[in-house]
Amino acid sequence: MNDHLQSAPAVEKPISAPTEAASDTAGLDDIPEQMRVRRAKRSRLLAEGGQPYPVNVPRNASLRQVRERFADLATDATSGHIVSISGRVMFLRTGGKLCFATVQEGDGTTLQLMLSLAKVGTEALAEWKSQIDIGDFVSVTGEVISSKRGELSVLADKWMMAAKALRPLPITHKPMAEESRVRRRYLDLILRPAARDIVRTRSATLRSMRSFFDTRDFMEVETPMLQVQHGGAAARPFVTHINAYDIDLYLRIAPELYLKRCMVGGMERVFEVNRNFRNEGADSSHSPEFAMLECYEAYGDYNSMATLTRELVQYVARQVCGSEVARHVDGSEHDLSGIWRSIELYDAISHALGEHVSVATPQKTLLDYAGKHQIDVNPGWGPGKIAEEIFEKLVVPGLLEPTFVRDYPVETAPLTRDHRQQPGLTEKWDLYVRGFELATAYSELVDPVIQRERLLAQARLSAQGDDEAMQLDEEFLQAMEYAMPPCGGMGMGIDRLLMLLTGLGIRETILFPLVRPE
RNA sequence: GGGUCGCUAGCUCAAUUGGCAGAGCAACGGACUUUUAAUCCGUGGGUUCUGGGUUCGAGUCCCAGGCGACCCA
Repeated sequence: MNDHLQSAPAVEKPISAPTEAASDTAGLDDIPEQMRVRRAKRSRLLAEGGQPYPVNVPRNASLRQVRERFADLATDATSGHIVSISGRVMFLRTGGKLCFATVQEGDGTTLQLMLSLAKVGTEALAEWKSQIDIGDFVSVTGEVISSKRGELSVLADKWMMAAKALRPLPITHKPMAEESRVRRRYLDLILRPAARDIVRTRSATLRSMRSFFDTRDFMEVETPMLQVQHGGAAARPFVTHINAYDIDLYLRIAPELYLKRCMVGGMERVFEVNRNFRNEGADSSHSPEFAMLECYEAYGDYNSMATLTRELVQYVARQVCGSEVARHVDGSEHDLSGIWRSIELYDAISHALGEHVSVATPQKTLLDYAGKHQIDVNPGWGPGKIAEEIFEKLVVPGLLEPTFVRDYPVETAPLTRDHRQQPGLTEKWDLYVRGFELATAYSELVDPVIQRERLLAQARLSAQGDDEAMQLDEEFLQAMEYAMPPCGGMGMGIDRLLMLLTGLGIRETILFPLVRPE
C-alpha cells in the first residue's frame, strides 16, 4: 500500500518538472483559443527541454547596429558576417522551405529574419513554424545578407525563443481604439512609432530643462509630496493617512511652501521637477496628477522670471525640436522665438468688455458684465475672482502666441508681493500659449507679517467651506519669520509644455494617464 | 451636473423592419525557397458591457446600472 503511494507520483512526472507546466493545462477551456494555443506552445517547449523564458540569449548586435553597418549591402548579396540579434516578432511570412519574419527592437528599428530549410534543416524549421507566434521575442544567429528583393536580413543558422508571448498582439495595420491605447499603453508603444516618439520627447524635455538650470547654477531639490498641510496653490487635495502617526496627510498640490523654506535656508537658486496632485476634474485637458516645474531665484522678481522662463522654453525647444519653432504632429508650426508679448490683466479685460475695468471696479459691476456675456460666476466670489473668470472666458482662448499676462489682484494671489506701483495688484504673471496657461510667476511675498494676514484670510475662507482655500501653515510662517531674501519664483506645467512642443492632448503626453478601472 | 453617441470574435469593425451573429486581419490544418498587411485551399473561434423587462423570438425595443467618446454648463 505504502509502496504504491510513494511510487505513483514518480511515474506520472519527474520531480524536477516545472509546476507551471501542470497548472497550464488546468482551466484552459475558459480562455480564448489563441491564448490557449500559445500556452500549449510554452508547455511543449518546456516539455521538450527548451526554455520559453531563458535568462540569456545570444545577442552581439542591436538591429540598429546591423542596419547601420550593412546599409550598403547590395541586393541579393551576402556579407560573410555572422551576428546574433534579438527582437520581437512583428510579422511572420511562413513558406514551405523558406520562412521570413520581421523583428523589432526598442527604438522601433526592424530587421528581417530568414530561415531556410537548407541552412537550419528540417527539424529546426518545423520547430520555428510550430513554436513562433507574432509577439514572441526570438534570438537568431546567422549571416547578414540581402534578400532577392533587397531587404537586409539575417539568414539564420540557428534560433531560439527569447520570450514567449502568451497573448496575441493587436493587428498592426489598423489603429487601436483610443481607449485601448491609453489603457494598454505598452501595446501602443509596441505598435505605434508616434507613441514611442512622445516618450522620447518627454525624456528629452526633462533632460534639457535640467541642463538649462544646471548651466545657470540652479540646484535640483526634492521636497515632500506627502504633506501634513497642503498649500502653495488653490486646489482640492487628495487625502491619505499615515498609520504610524495616525493622522491624515495630503498629497501635495504644489511644492511652493517647501521650496521657499529652501530659500530661507540660503539655497539661492533651486528648482524641483515632480508630480502634483489635485483632486479635481479628470478629462482630456486635466489630469489629477501632473508634472510640474518650480524654480526660485533669490534677488529675482517677476520680470527676471519672465526672461528666465522665455529663455527656458526657447532652450528646450531648440534642444527637443531643433528649433525655436515647434513643429506639431499635425504639421503646423508654432513659433516660440523672439521676445514675447506682455499685457496687463485689467487692460485685457477692459479691451474684451469694451468697458474700463480695474482692480477698483466694484463686484456688482463685474457681476453685471459677466451676466451680459453669459459667463457663469458665483455671486459670492470677490471682484478679483470674477474679473479673472471674465478674463479666462473672453480673452484666454485668443491667446495663441506666447503672452505674459501681468498684475493680478491681491485677492487671488495670497503668496505674491504687492505691486511696487499699483495698489491692489500684485506682481504676478501668467504665461498663456495656444489658449492655455503654461506657467505662472511672482515676485514672491517675503514679508512674514503680511503673509500671515493673507493666510489667515485664506483659513477663514476654508472654514467657510471653500475647499480650495489654503490652510494656515504655521511652520511655513515661522520659517518666513527668519527672513527670506527678495525672490522671484516660477511654476510651469510640464505636461502642458509637452503639449506646446508637440501639439498633442494631455492624455497623449502622459504615458499612463489615470483611467477608471474597467 | 445635463445632452448625444458608442460598447459585438484576440484586434478593427458589419449585422436591413425584432427573424439562423458576420467580415478582414490574427489563430488552427494543408500547399508554397524570396516574402514585405504575401498568396491559395480548408477549419475552428461569441456571456453581443451587466442586470431586469416586453415578445413566439432581442445585438436590435423598454428600464436600471457600468465604462468610454464628444458637446454643453
